[in-house]
Amino acid sequence: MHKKSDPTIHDIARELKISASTVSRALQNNPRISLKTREKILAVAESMGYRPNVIASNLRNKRSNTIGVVVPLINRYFFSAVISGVEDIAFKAGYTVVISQSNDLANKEIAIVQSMFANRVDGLIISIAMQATNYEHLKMFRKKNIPLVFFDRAVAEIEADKIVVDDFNGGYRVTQHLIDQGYKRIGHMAGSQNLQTYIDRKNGYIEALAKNGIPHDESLVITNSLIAEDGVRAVQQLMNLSVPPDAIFCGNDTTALSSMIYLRDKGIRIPEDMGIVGFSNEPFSRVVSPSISTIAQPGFLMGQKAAEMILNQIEHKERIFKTLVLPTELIIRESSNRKKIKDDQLFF
Amino acid sequence: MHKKSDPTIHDIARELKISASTVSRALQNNPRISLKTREKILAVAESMGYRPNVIASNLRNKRSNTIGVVVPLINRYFFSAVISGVEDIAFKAGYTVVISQSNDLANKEIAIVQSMFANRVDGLIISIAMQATNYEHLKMFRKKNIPLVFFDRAVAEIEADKIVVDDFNGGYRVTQHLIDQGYKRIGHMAGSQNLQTYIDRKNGYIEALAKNGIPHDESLVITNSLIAEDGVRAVQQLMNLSVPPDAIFCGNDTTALSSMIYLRDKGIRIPEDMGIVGFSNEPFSRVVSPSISTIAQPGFLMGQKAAEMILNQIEHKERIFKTLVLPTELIIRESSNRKKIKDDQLFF
DNA sequence: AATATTAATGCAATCGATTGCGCATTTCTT
DNA sequence: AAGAAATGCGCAATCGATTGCATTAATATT
Repeated sequence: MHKKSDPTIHDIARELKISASTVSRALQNNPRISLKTREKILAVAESMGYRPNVIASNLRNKRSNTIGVVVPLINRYFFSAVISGVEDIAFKAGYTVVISQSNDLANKEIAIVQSMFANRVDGLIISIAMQATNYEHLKMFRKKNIPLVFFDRAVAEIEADKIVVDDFNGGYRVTQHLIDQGYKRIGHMAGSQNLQTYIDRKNGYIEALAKNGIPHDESLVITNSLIAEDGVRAVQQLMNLSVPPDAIFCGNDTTALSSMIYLRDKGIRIPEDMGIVGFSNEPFSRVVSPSISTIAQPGFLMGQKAAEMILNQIEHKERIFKTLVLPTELIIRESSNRKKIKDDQLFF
Repeated sequence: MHKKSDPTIHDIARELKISASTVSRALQNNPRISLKTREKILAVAESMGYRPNVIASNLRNKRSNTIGVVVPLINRYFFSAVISGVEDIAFKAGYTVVISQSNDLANKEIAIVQSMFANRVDGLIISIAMQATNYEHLKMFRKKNIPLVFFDRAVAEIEADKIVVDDFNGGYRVTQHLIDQGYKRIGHMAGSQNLQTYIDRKNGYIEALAKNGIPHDESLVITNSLIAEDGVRAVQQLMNLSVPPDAIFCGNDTTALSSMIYLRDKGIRIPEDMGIVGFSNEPFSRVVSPSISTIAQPGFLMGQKAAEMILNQIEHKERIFKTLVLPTELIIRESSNRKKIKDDQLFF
């Protein structure tokens, strides 16, 4: 009763009148310790309720067995799916995952990254959240050779593993699909052209038009921040054109939805009068009415791959940086399916 | 260039020909160190690119500055909102948050909790995920007096801070609302009666009926697991009654939605012929058509409160366990609003 | 039996920061 | 001016686990 604190290897050693070194080695199944001794040690450890002190071990080993993950917002489907994937792989490999959100704030991101650095994470998985121009806080990781993996949004000027989705192809296929559905005049709502992601989606759109011999009309492309209100404003602007579009490839599902609601209120039928396609496959896109055609981004898989990449760097000291481009999937739903080609089943 | 590893307080001490103790104290703004010395130390620390080694500090201080959070599934709106709230408060207080998901698996939960224990988390915030009968892994925390906070789903037999929502009141208000809307025969789709949460929702429903002098008809209550398919089966069963209900209080939004889709396909109008209310305010409930009336559970707030409670235990050694019941909010939307009393604005 | 091998274990330093105690120097008191 | 009090700083132990090297015990070799 007088020993209130946790037993350590020294307590076990004292109990058995052996040295702490032996206990430590036995606990690690070091072959230098005889089976007999090891078994005695394990028995005593068990009976004393011994739990290794991970912190002490980490200090000595100069590693934390921890992977840091930084996302703009935990509470958003895509990101929580990625986190879920990272956690899945990391946990199986015996790592702890620490997660933090930048709230899209440059200052918070810096604070988080520094804190993770101070906590000696063994690697960092991050999705850059803002249009910050300064990446010094991330360069620290490169300088110290601490494994770094970017996902979804990478910093071009920093060498590291990167994992992104094939936005170009996504944009291309959305556009081709709309053309296949017989839409003739296809508009595009693009996101910030500071981000490669949105540049690629737009380029995919342009390429598909070109391949089909459709002239590219810049007045049909509107660039904004892709929040719900932007969708409404953009669709209003498009409908005011002398020749409005008969389909819109929206940069994300949020604007697809807000556009749809606006158009519905104006008595425009979807998909008959106007085709709509979003991007990201947010959960709601499947259950709204009409359901929204979209591009699925494999968030969970992306998280798993990011974890695998970082573990590879950590454990095999891999020093060749790769960029992994994950395929996207076109999901055809009601909002663009006026030929009723195929239906995404709702399993209700 | 020859000193490859990070500088420590000893390196700073050597540089200034003073002791490491002084450096350590200066870095903590200990008043025993003169301003002049401190400034010199800070300057050198800065120039050497010194970063405190949190692990060493944690070892010495016998704490990790870390809070563990265990949820059934990260990738689900309510839980990610809670995590977001925890992270918000914890980060501001200088704590690191480590998150893990049990995937609703008893064994994984045990493994996670033990791992967090070994990692010496300063406190654990957890939502029990399964019908496990064994809570030994959590009792460890109590035995060692490590702060523990349950949220959403608590273990009755373990003394700890708990934070839940007022499910009874939620159920009551949903039912009262349906009555106010003129619905006469109100059914209820209940979740597993092993969980207090669902017991309370059902009791709220029963109480409201009683208060309004409406007899409680057991055939109108169906208990299931509240997944989408259950919603369809339950609504089929209810519609087959000799006198079917004209409104259903569904145990969650998922079943509310699947019921609605089924009813729509059968040509039943909502809310005119049938009123539907869900529970939880999942993001989709606002954007489906008709939008779903529901009860909002303050996930983010719950996370914040949970973090505050655990910080209070950690920092003030608070030893009186509280149970905090958060209020819920009834959100009236289209699916139950046949009197058009008020509309939940969609800010599109 | 004496020496060479091999196996099993212990010693002591180390990881980096923290802190009780004590010494030395400066400032205050009267 | 001489002792008292305050100020500033350093010594060395500590947190618990790990590991290179040394040492002892056991077994093999000739």
